[in-house]
Order: sequence, then C-alpha cells, then structure tokens
Amino acid sequence: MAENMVELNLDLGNFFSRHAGQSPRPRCPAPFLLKTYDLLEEGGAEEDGSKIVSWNSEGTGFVVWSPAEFSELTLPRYFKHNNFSSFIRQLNTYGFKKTSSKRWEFQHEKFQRGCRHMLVDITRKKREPSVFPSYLKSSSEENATMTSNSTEESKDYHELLMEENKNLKKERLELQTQIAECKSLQMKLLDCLSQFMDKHQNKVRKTC
Amino acid sequence: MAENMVELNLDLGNFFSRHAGQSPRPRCPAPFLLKTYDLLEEGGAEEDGSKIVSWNSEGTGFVVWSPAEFSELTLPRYFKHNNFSSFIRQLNTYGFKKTSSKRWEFQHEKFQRGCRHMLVDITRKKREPSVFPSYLKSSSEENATMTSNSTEESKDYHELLMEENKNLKKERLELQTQIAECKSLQMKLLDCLSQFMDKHQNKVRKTC
DNA sequence: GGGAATATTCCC
DNA sequence: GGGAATATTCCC
Repeated sequence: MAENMVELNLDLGNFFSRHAGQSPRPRCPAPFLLKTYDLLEEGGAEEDGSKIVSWNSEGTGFVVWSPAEFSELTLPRYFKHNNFSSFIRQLNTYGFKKTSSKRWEFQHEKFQRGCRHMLVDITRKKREPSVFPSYLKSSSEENATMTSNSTEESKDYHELLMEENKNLKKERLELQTQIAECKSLQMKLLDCLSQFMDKHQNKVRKTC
Repeated sequence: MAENMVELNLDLGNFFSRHAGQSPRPRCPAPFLLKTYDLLEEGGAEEDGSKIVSWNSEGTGFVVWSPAEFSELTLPRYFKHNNFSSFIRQLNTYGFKKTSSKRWEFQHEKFQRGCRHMLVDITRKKREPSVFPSYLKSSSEENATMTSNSTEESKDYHELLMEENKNLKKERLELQTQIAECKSLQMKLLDCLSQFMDKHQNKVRKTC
C-alpha cells in the first residue's frame, strides 16, 4: 500500500521554526514520527491473520509482534535500513519507553491512536552541545551547582544566558545603527558649518 | 558485481582512535571514501562503451560523466540514497574540490588511483563544536577577544557564555558612551550653527 | 560550499 | 538507553 511513501514526508515548512531560537513547537512532526504512525495505520496484517506490528488494545502505544518480519518487511518500506536496533535507537531519541518486558511494546505520552496531530509535541531529546568530550566530564556530582534548581519548568541556566546574549547582540546592532545615524548627521552638520565658514569666512572665524 | 557490497565496510576497529582526543590517523578510511574509491575501480562502463564515472586520465581525480545515470544506477548500489547533491555534500565534507567548471570532476590530494591506502589520510572537516548558534555570531571579527587565549583545553559552556555575556555588556557600555559623545557633539554643532544663524540671520538663511 | 537538523550506525 | 561518529537531507 504505502510502496511509494518512503520518500515523502520531507519536512518542508520547518524553515520557520528552525532559526527561531527556542522553537516552542515545530509546524510538522519529525519524519520519523510520521512514518512510525503511518506504519501502524497500515497495520501490516499477514496472510495468516497474524500481525507484524499494531497499536495496543487501548491505543496508547504499539507492539512489534514479530521483530524479524518487522525488520525485513516493514522497516525498509519506511526507512533507509532494515535494522531493528536503529529503529529502537530512534524511539529512544524521541523519548519512547519500552513498557513491557514480555513483548516489544513502546509508549510515548503523545503517541496515541487517532491523534496524529499530537505528534508535533514529540521532540528529540536534545544533547546540549558541550565543550568537553563526555569522557572528560566528572561523573560525580561536583557540578551540582549547575543543575541545582532541578524543576524542569524554569528555563535553565544555559537558555537564560543564551537568551540574554541574543538580546544583547540585538541591542548591540541597534546601538551600532544609532551611532551610524549619529555620525551621518554629524557629517551633515559639519558640511553645513563649513559652508557657513566659506561664506562668512572673515566675520565668524572666532564664533565657535 | 558489487551487489552485496553496500553493507560492508563497517568501521569496526575504529574504537581506539575514537576516544583518543585528536586521533592522528584512523585505522581504516571512512566508509564514504572506501565506497567512492571502489565505485571507481568497478568502473561502471555502459553497454555502449561510454562511462558513467571514472578516474581522470592522470588518476589524480575522478569525473562523473553522467550525473543522471550515476545517481540512478551507481549511488544506490553503494549508498542509502540516489541523490547527487548528497554525494557532493559528502565530497565537500571530506575536502574534495571541484576542479573543472565544464564537467563534474573532483580531486583530493590523497585520493589517487592505485592508492587505496592513502584514503586513511582523508578526514572529515571537523566543525569544531561551537557554543553559539551561528545565527547569533556576529560575522565581523569584533568578538576576537573571546577566543583570545586560544588553547582549546579549558573553559566550558557556562564560562564561555558568561564571558561572552560580560563582553557584550562591556561593549554595550562603550557603544552607549559613544552615542552619548556623539549626541553631545551634535548639540555643540547645533549650538554653533544656531549662533551663526543668529548672527547672520538675514544673509545666510538659505544656505543649508 | 557549508551549517545544522535528522537519520543511521557503532559502541559503551 | 544513550553518547558520539558518520550519513543524508534541507536550507542558506
């Protein structure tokens, strides 16, 4: 059914959110999420009636009933690979949780049957770009000061600093513009003055 | 011929170079380079004798004679896509240069016919992980102060951010001072002008 | 050409 | 599960 769907879902229209600082919510969901959702809608029922992958009974998550067939048959129709582990890696990247030890079931609060629109609320876990390679970081908690106020509500230190810096740069640009205008006006005034000088050379030499 | 070669060239054994800081030379070349080299060895001669892609006559670079066929036939046998532009992007990442405006010819000092072993000397241009999003960077060099003591060893994210923040505030103060001086000078000039006006009211009314 | 986001791979 | 390198895409 979705034979030619693999190359669709180009995320055109992400442009506006991309360079907008703290994009609060992208206009369209990540391709990975759309493909995973669509792959479930399609169902993938086998000839014998068994399923390869499907929503769980409540529609609050999904189950890969046959990882082998899922990898060989389903994945390459939606992605550029047929590795179950790469699929899992993506699920983790987007914050899905494995919710059963007995079967391959995954859930995400915002990934629900019938709620394709909610996918926009699912974002990648952002690894904040650190200057230090992770293997040089101390694993102990001596850095606790940095993460002290733990509530995820308030913007963290980085974001606040970055936001202030962004504003400062904007302000700098405005000030530089002001200075340019100032200097331009100065030139005009000086021109004007020199014209006076020329015309009233003798009389006004010592006025200023 | 190379039907099943696509998934080979896994870079096992790169472990030792990976976590070693400035890995001086990886044990094996990047998959992209091996594939590109191999794809040239294979040749890709057409039925009619024309070539899709080949080494140049000196063996110092290669030419894609038919981008369309190269994209449709060659690329997907070695890579997970059939986009010429993605291939070009990779060439740029590894420092290849387009060496002709008339045909799709590319060269890299270390990419020579018969020298598969030299591929280990070709490395990705490393975007050194910058703390600041590029769209916040001033394009001019006014921030030179920030990278003054250039040794990349010290300073983490917070420190860099705070330092930039501090510098921005200092800069703001300087700009504000400049503006104040500018305005002060303007006032003087205007004063001066008005004195002229007063003194030569009748004569010079239309000079400016 | 290249920056940066997302995808895929590899390893811990 | 997740860090990090490489690959692919998208945009400037």
